[in-house]
Amino acid sequence: MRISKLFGKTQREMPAEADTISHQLLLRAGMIHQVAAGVYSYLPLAWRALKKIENIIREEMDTAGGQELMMPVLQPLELWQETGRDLAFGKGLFTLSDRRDRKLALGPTHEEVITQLVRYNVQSYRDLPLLLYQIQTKFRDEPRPRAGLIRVREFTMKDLYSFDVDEEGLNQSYNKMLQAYHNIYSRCGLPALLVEADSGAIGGKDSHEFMAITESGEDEIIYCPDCQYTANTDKAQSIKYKTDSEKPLPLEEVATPGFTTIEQVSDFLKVPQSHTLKAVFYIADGKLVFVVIRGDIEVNEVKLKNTLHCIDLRLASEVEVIDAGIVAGSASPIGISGIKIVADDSITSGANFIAGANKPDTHLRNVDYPRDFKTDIVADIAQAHAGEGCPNCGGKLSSTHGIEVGHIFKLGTFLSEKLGAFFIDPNGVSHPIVMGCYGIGLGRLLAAAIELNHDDKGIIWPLAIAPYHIYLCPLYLENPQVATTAENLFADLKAECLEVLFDDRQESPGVKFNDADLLGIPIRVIISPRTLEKNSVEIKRRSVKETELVPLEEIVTRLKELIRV
RNA sequence: CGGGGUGUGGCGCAGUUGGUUAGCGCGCAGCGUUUGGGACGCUGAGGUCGGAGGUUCAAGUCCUCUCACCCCGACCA
Repeated sequence: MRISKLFGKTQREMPAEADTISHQLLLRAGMIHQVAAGVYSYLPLAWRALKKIENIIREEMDTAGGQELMMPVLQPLELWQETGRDLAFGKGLFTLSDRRDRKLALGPTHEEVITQLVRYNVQSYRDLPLLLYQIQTKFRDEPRPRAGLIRVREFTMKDLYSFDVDEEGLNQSYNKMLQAYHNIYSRCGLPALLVEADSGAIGGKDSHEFMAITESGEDEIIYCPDCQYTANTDKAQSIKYKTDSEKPLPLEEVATPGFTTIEQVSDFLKVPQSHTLKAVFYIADGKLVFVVIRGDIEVNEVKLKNTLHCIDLRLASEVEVIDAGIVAGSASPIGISGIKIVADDSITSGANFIAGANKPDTHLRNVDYPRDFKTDIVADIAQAHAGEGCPNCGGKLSSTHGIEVGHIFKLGTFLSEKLGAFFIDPNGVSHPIVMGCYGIGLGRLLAAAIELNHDDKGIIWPLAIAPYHIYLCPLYLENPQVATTAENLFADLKAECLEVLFDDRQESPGVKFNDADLLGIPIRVIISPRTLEKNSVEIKRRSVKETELVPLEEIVTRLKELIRV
């Protein structure tokens, strides 16, 4: 490709809209263009890179035994209502009506459609296992699209769905995908960390995410440097600091005039926060929930949501709390009735806590669970933090950030049961098909690759996903010898089927070098009067500082070597 | 949805207490001089100042409404 003909221009100045590195570089390199919030056009260079990623993914899916198919974006909303996931996705689901006023959804994912498809094509255990996948545009009306290609509303996603006869089969499929995913990231030049994850609106049991580790990532990851434990903070557990075991004392009231927060009360009573009980109020699917947790620990809303099995969860407003007859600031689980009480398991150890008294300006001393109050549910609903104990080995947890570049789920049978996808086992008994699903966002993977592979000059494409391999860069093109050599070399390289971007512009060396760095093509080939004096050209790899001078007659061989590795 | 911010040629920005023909840099087109890390000169094209309404002799500038985009949070994966 000749740069003079290439659609897309580089920009010298930093785009004002972008403050994530991959977003800035993609815009400056003229590779993407924003159409609306979270909606982008891919220009030829970005599209080539995306297709490379797509092909790597396709090869790995095929190798793992996947069969590619294609399903529609446009899906009847009814299908989503059948599984109840229209509610789980909520406003994230793009919906529309056709001319007959039938409700449709733009698919945010395709479990419903494929389960229905499989239902019509699978009757027997002999038809299983199945690994089916598609690479498709999906739509999610994200509350807040951001960071360029990292969080968008329309995106290309590879989704593979596995169908097995039992858990054992699911585990095998899952492991095949784990391996395939590792291969994909490694081939894309993108180190990705496997972390335990929450399954969110997709639902299901076990779930793992693949994270590209970078401080600019929007997910927080808790990990243990001493063992393999790694989890998204949504899911992460930790060993909670244990309070000393004390002999329970009798309850007594204590005046706390004007003190309502845990911090104020613990300061005033000179008691550590870990000796207090905090009350937090949520509205879960419209109903007030009373959450009790130790004062020094925060509620993890994802865990709470999973514990409650609810779809919608938010903090209750002060008005809602007061309307329920609760004394805000001195709320107590003691003597409360008619409200669901959920406790973090942190309250089950220790004794003699400070808690609210359900009377203004008053708290209670020496509260003891379960002596003084009852709960409906006790579970781990605490936010884990770096510095706390690893649940696996007791080591000290650390944290970092990452971009979620893949997510895999053991779905189980809830979708197949709801949509009637059953099979007959060898004994003639009917069972729901056991499912899994495995997704990768291609555009996000591309952006993450840039986040992890760049310098202050521009992108440094990993060879496998670079839009082109070679940046052929003649200097002083008005010099006939340079021009002829460059044209001949371009023709030779094309004849060898090498992927070459030919900077045939009559620009100054500075402009060409800077564009070459910005575009990040892995191998730069310079032809100039200076190199031609030695009957050579200069090769410089984008990822290293050194250059090498290569005689003209060896250049093709040398480039092929560099591209093979 | 809550908070903050920005909308002025393709891009980045300036535009005072309202005052004539809306500027600058980059980029773009033409000509000439240059040339190993974003060269220089000359000439030129390119603008509904996000939109609507209002105040005023006069609005990019003031008022009201509205739209879009960005950031933080909520939410979502």
